[in-house]
Amino acid sequence: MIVPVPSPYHLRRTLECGQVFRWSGEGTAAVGVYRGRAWRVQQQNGYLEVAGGESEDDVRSLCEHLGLSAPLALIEERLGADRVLRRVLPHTTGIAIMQQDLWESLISFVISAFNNIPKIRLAVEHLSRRFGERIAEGVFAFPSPEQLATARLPALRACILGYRAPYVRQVARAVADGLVDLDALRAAPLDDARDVLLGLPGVGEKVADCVLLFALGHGGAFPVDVWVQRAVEGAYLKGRRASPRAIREWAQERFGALAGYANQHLFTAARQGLISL
DNA sequence: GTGGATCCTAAGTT
DNA sequence: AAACTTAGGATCC
Repeated sequence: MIVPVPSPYHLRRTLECGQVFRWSGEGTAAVGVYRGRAWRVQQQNGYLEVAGGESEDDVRSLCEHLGLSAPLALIEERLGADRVLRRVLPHTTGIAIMQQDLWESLISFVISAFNNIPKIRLAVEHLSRRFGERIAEGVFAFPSPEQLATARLPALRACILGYRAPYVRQVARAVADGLVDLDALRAAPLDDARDVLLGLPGVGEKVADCVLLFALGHGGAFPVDVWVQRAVEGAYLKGRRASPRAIREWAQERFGALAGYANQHLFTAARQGLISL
């Protein structure tokens, strides 16, 4: 199926900037798993070639997931008013913030704490193979809350979760038992949703902000990891040190509803060495 | 040149 | 506020 892509959307940059863990490049295409379906997607000359899913609704939902409906041209034009982002954008343009499955992103970001991207991807893959439904040859859906709630700790640890295994199971139990209502979370304002997330084991401010931004559609969230912290200190604070919370508050004040987009560009730029840290 | 042992590095939450 | 985990890379026989 052919889907038009608004300029300057950039599929690979969107998938590789650390917001999602179940997509990988395969030649010029990308393959991934979303909502129990396996997908293959390729971008060329202003359109996206999509293979996978079973209905047009599936494809529509995938396009939402990939962040195709974000008004990127407008967003980047506004971000360009900032001197640092104006310099960085030529190298990072086209990154969209994706709309991820809430449950999967919650568990993925619990795993992400004190962890690096390749290992997070591996852990999520292990979890899916061990506890998820098989949806195609060698492809497994992300496991449900119930499937993780009843998992044994040693089996979870074997998915290289390490000390995070109990957190993953406790969060799964809280969701499976209805102690935490994911649908209510979707309807809640940012501050309320944030408080609920912060109450979960293994969820601190950075993880909560990732879930708010990538799964709950709160574009003004600003997750501060070491890269973003160093980028802001280096590019805006003349190298002065500041706490993650101070940086988040500063960024939300400065970038408002576009803080999440500013975050992604700064993160990518820092990792690519475009900002002197 | 090859391969195993051994260190080193990178990532937030409690 | 020290402790947690481990893949992957570097270095050394």
